[in-house]
Amino acid sequence: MASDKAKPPPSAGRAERGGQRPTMADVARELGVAKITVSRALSDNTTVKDSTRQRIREAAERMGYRLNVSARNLRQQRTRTIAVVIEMAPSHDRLMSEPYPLSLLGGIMQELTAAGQNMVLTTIDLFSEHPPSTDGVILLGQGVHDDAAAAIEAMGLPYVVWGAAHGPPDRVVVGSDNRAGGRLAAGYLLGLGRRELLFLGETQHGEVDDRLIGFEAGLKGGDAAIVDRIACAFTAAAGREAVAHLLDRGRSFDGIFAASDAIAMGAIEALAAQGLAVPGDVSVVGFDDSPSASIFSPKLTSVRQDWAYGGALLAQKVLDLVAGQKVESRVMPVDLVVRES
Amino acid sequence: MASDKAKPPPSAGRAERGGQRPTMADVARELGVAKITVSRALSDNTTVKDSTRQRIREAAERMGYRLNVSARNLRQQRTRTIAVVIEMAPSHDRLMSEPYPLSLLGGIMQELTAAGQNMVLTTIDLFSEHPPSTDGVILLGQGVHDDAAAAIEAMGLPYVVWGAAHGPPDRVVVGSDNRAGGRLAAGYLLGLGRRELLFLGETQHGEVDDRLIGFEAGLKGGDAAIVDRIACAFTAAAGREAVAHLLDRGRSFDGIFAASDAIAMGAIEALAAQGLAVPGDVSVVGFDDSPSASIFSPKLTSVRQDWAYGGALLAQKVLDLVAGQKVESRVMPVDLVVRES
DNA sequence: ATGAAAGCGCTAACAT
DNA sequence: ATGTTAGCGCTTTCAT
Repeated sequence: MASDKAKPPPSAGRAERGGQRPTMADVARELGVAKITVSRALSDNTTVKDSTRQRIREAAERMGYRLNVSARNLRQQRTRTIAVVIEMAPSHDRLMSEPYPLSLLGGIMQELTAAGQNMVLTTIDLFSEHPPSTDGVILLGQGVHDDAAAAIEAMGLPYVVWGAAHGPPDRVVVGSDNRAGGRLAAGYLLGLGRRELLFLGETQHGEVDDRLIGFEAGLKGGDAAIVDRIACAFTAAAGREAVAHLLDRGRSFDGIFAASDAIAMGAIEALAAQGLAVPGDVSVVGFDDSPSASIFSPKLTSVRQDWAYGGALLAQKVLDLVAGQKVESRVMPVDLVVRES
Repeated sequence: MASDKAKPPPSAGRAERGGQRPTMADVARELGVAKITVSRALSDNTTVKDSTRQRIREAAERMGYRLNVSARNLRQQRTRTIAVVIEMAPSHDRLMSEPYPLSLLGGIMQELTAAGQNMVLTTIDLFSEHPPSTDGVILLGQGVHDDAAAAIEAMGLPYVVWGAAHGPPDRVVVGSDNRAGGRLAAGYLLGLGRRELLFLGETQHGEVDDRLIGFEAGLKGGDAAIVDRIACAFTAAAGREAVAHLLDRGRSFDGIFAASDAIAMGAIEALAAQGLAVPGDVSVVGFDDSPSASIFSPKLTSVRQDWAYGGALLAQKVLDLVAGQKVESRVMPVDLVVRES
């Protein structure tokens, strides 16, 4: 016999136990059935007589019954929830816009939703301090020096990472072929006859490092050289500042490979401010093919990666891990979108 | 890399009960204390002797103990989690980009994080079918004809809505002053001497309807008129199509008020395709002051709303509701950002 | 400062 | 087709 310790309700069928929400036990008592029957009736998946299911449904509705998800999660030892951990800057408007675009999140969400999984969006700090109840984790970016990945690893949950495969070999990583992207950028600038090249990006990020490595590899054997590598955040402001600073110091270059479109746009603005034209005087290649790349003037030439598909892969893989299956890392192809810059 | 717990050897003290994760009971047994003492030690908030706390911490760490959040949630009858329900189109790349920008989500997240609350991001369908365990709901957009709000209401959780205050008076709504935005657009176009105006937007959305109402009110008494109102989704493609269609039919107008910047950009592209210049032949006002508004060429004149602050308000209010406090709706001011269009 | 008992609301496992 | 029992892992309440 379960709970019979609550005071009898004042009156209304809805307010069973002193204003609390009714539980399955309340619904069961109301109808004189066992609460397991209520459970079965409300979750379809077992044999309950149709008329019984009908009565129970109706009573639950009338009494305002709602499933207690926490109780179910505890009992079933799973939550149908995946955490997506993002890096979030303190400032409001920088959330996720750099470096990981929305479409990555969109791909994840699409896939999780299709699998009936919920998604809790969180930061590393919050995740560590107030862990939500989740079955697995998708980490977007392993952070500078892998610190984020290490923090997640310590939680002991199945997880996958978006980024570069620079960590332990058994870690599941999904990411674009950033080296190939760098090579594409190099080939493009070489083909235009550019000779003095600039690289803009923070190579402490594994992905950016790979882009530079590929860029250097793609230049090998040609007669062009990288005249400068500037560590630079993923923002237009950082790109603008970096290029303005170089121009002030009299540095000359005729080609730029930027680690993001935002950086590229900032760079172009700084060039324009000094009377330098793109692509007349300098050619610029960005990365990501973000929506603004085709809106900007000049339209940006950029290395495109398939964010949405990447997100879908991340979701699939983490769910496979949760299900106890073996899962492998995956490098996705990129391509070059040639526009005006 | 967290030193010793990545690959737990089967034999190590970690695997208490047949490979399962250890529970508080396991840790307690290991030390010969009561599990409640473990609970207290790990959550600081009660009087536990420092040396005891030390021992327990150490043993928990060594055994790889992790709190079972579902169990805690069930016992405490709260989840420290708020659901954010968005409208998501089936297509990958449309997630949240329209009509609600990321900064709204950013503001929500900022505020929830500061309050130690997790955020589960979901769609109405998923939320209804697989309800996550949450204490409250933030609904972004009440949907056409209030259907989304109705669905959430039925869940019986505290909730707040971003949008227009067109529903029941006791519903808590946070939103921009869309009518004021419409009036600003009207005043701007009137001031430029525009006389034949076009409105682009789907007025089944309460917010868009308010924009049109304000627009009409702002034109009252002037000698300009709205020559057409076109229902139009929140996308550039829809704006382009709408305007192209009108031009094909020989419609003439010299001013456009679009319900979003994306629509405005599409409209301008359609105008340009027919040799019409902005702002030479037609003036255009957008809505949202989205990031691309200042990147687009011509730079878009647009009605700005403070998304981030709106998000923060939504979060505060839903948390207040969860805490049982009385909460009121809020209309936020907008302003006009005059640029080139 | 620590412990024993109880129970949050649900469902798996085993009857009937 | 329905019921009984047990227990998920934790924290509240009331002792000691």
